[in-house]
Amino acid sequence: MAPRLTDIVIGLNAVVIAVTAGEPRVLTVRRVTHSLGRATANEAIEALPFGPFDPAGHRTLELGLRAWVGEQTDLSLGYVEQLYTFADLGREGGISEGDGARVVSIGYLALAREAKPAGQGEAQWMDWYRYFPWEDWRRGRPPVLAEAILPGLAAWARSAGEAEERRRRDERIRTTFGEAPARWDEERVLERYELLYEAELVGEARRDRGLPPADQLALGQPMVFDHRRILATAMSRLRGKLKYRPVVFELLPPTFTLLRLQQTVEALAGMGLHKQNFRRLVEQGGLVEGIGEMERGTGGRPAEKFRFRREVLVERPAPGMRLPVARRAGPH
Amino acid sequence: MAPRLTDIVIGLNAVVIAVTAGEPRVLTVRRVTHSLGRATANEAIEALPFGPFDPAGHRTLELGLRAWVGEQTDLSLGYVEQLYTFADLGREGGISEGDGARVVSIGYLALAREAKPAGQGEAQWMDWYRYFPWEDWRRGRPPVLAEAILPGLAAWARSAGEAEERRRRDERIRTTFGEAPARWDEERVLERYELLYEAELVGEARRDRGLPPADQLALGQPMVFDHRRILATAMSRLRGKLKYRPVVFELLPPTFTLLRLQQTVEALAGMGLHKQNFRRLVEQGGLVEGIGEMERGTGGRPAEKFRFRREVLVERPAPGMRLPVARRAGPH
DNA sequence: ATCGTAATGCTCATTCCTAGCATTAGCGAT
DNA sequence: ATCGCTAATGCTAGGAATGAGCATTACGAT
Repeated sequence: MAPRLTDIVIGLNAVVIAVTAGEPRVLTVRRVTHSLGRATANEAIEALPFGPFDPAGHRTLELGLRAWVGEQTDLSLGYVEQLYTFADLGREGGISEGDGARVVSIGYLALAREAKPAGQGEAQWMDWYRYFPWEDWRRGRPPVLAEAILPGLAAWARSAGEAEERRRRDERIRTTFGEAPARWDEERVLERYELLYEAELVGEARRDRGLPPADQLALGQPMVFDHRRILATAMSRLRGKLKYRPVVFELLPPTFTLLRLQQTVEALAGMGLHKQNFRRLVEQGGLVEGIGEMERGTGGRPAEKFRFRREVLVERPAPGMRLPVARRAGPH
Repeated sequence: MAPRLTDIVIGLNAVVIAVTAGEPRVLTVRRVTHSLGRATANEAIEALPFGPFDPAGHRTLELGLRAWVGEQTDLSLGYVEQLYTFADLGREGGISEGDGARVVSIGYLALAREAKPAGQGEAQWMDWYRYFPWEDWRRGRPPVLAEAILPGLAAWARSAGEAEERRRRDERIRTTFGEAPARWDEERVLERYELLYEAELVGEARRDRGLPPADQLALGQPMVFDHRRILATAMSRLRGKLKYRPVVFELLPPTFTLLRLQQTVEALAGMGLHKQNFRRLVEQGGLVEGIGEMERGTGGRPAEKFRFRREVLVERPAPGMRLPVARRAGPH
């Protein structure tokens, strides 16, 4: 047996995003898994498309990922970007991967232009807010915050031993969930998920410790392994990137109306935007240019069709969508 | 032999940064390595502190990294952040790691408060512009750009077969190196390095292909493996993060003058900043607060000492240093 | 005292945003 | 045809944030 060559398995996980009908979707597959610590039989849980990196066959990590996704969802990826590499002991999600090999998982974000029914197998597009209901502020503050999350977190903070730790927890809750002096920062998806995990308010937390589910319902739909964490990482990254790189256009057809563009951004950012200001920002910012054509049947006055202006890449250092937030959940 | 458990070695690489005397430093160690494809004997090349991830002993990747750095440099890290995971075949730097195990390298960025002479072994703090001389615009545009880089890149672009490819290369050169309509974007350190690598203008490019060094001198000091690429990633990340997270303060003592703060930012960003505007931004932005004391012996009027205002973390969503660029290399 | 070097104060003209108001145009129903 | 609804587009008053400097103040050294 070779000396330092220990048992490491690298899992490549893809968060494939599309926006259809104004809703952000993530591509999932069903995985049959054994629920440890429970008497139940096998059950299917949602998972991201994933597969092991093959050190012999894959020339780069990204090529390995593309191969797996192609195989599991017959979708060929365009834009792909690496997210993060995790290897935390105890977050593998109650699956021992056979023989105790150490699992290192690398997450990727990929953007797809269309949410076609998605292939052969069990691949399925899911609304990403299914996993993070508290992240959708498009129609105002999600009720689950006041009803379950903040009370749950407050209890967790109170449960801390020393006063100093209680204070730290309180401050962390305020900053990540935008309470009091802090404001909601849509980019902190991962921080929020990690906090909920620590406070054992998401299903994975107890599962990973081998405990039975809590009596109160867990927040959002769980996923296998650490896949929900990876999805949270992807959402954070995408919401941030939106602002300084023209990534939205990877999710849109070559031509689109400004409303379609705005709805796509809103779907991703999880917040409503001021229509006129949004239009001014993208037009004056040189991100898009109108092509003469109009789109009828918009339900109102016909809208001009636009396309992405590639030239902006050379003109501006960080071309992205500023987010002119609409004060309240107001109509567009 | 276990089924899919192939030979993977994960290398943990640390880019440890400090700023001393207004210069950004990176912690390096010397590595004896065999230069493939050359008749020379072993020689010592600069490297980042690194070591393999131990799947049996390390609970998380980050803990593994901290262990290695502690061992090689007796420095204990504070702020640590993961950068990127690479596994490209052919970029391992002419070292076969014994028996053909696949090397996956994970880069980390760490910030240190002081550049003490750095420990026992061969650990040494190096000016990071030693590896990227073209990234330092503090005293104006680095001459190496006009003298070597742009001509070299232009030649590379011309050498492309089809016209279309030549056009693509030209555009890429313009955007990454800030030519013509594009402006220099200090964050694109990695993109610039990758471009130079492709154009074979850095030493690693030919070395990785087993070729002898080119006659014309290579740009910047090379490092082992893909370490210079990892350093470039770190610089990009740090230069970006500076603007939306108060990371500079991880590099400064608890109290400091505004000039010291500005010089630290300038050292990292590689550009001169407008003094009065910089002061206004950090003060009005609530990032710092004066403590009554003064520092004499500044060479001029005494300067007030400031400290980081932690409260800003709860007040603002993305507290960082805007960079009020100074038009020319002008004096502060 | 005089100079040189910094630290600080302030200004002014612009550019950017925020928050709306107002107008224009298809689509359907009456 | 006309009216009412829904969107798309135009525009603007005010306020806030920026970019570029000029001016003043305060040590240390000559």
